[in-house]
Amino acid sequence: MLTLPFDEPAMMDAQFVANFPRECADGSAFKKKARDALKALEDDDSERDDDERGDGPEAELEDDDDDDEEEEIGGGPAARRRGPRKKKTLTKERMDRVKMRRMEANARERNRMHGLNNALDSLRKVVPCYSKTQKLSKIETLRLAKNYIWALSEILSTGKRPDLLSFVHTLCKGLSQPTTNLVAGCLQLNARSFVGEPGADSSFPSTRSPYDAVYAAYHGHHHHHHPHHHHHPHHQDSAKSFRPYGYCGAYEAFYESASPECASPPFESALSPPPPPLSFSGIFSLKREEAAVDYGKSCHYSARRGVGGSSGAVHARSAADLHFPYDLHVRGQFYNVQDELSTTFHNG
DNA sequence: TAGGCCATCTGGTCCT
DNA sequence: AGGACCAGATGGCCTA
Repeated sequence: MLTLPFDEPAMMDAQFVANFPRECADGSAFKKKARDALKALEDDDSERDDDERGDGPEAELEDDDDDDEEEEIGGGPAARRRGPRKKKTLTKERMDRVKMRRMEANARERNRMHGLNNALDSLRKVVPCYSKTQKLSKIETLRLAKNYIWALSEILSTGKRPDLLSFVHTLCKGLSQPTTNLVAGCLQLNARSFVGEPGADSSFPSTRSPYDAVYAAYHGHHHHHHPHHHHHPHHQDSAKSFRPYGYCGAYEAFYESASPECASPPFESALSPPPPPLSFSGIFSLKREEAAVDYGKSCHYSARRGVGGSSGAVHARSAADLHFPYDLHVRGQFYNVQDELSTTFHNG
């Protein structure tokens, strides 16, 4: 049932719609309830004094009606033609329809925004920093996603593993300081590696990080963590064994069609102004526990996901079996990106 | 308390 | 006519 107290007519319109249950805000269910609400409103209107003049379109329309009356009474046909008629005279039925449409439009708009927010939530779950307790803001989510796409496409196109510092730097470009902290925490960065403490190696974290997972997956093989794996000859060789692999080529390999945009994406976009140089000293200004979000369960690299259209079909991955994060589901077939990459790389 | 973020309402515009 | 989309306005909530 309706949750709004209809014995308070002043609360109607905006307040009513604002409090309308989300489930009711779509389809015929909403329309029926809106009609009921409208009927309740009419009943209230009939009980109210006629001199009540509220804000908004309703009052405006009623004023127009009054003007019409004055013109007809005072002037006759000639006076009636005087000046542009602002609006059509609204009958009560027409006004009701206007109100009705407004409420339905509000409901649609609400639904639309909810859909947008759901999509944004989906995006939050696949960017490198996801926390149920500390959600990224909308704008930060978009910025981080842009940076993430850019960083991954760079890895693909260059075939090189950027050092962790660069990776984080890229991810954090244009982000606010708190978000930067969050991302750094998500990637399990060792603070000492950034402040240049003697003996600290800024190139790799103290524990296996999502970054490692991405890179390991990119290399298409299991990747046992080693504190100095970045400089391990094996990895150097692996990297060298790759032939240049273009973003567009990857796209076409999976989609059998041309990439919609066969060029490396420009890093900067309208989403954000050119970011200032990242202040590493500022990265860890926040408490570590703040940044250390529930990475264990949110580690998106092992999350189930669908890529390539609206398909939700995916393969499950365990955290212990980290490969390239994406399993593509295209045209009814599953493509394990890791395998595809390996095949592609080793065919040359 | 100011500022950031958000949800919602609203009117305008464009499209079907 | 009606729906989708958009941007501005507004008020609530939260945090530093």
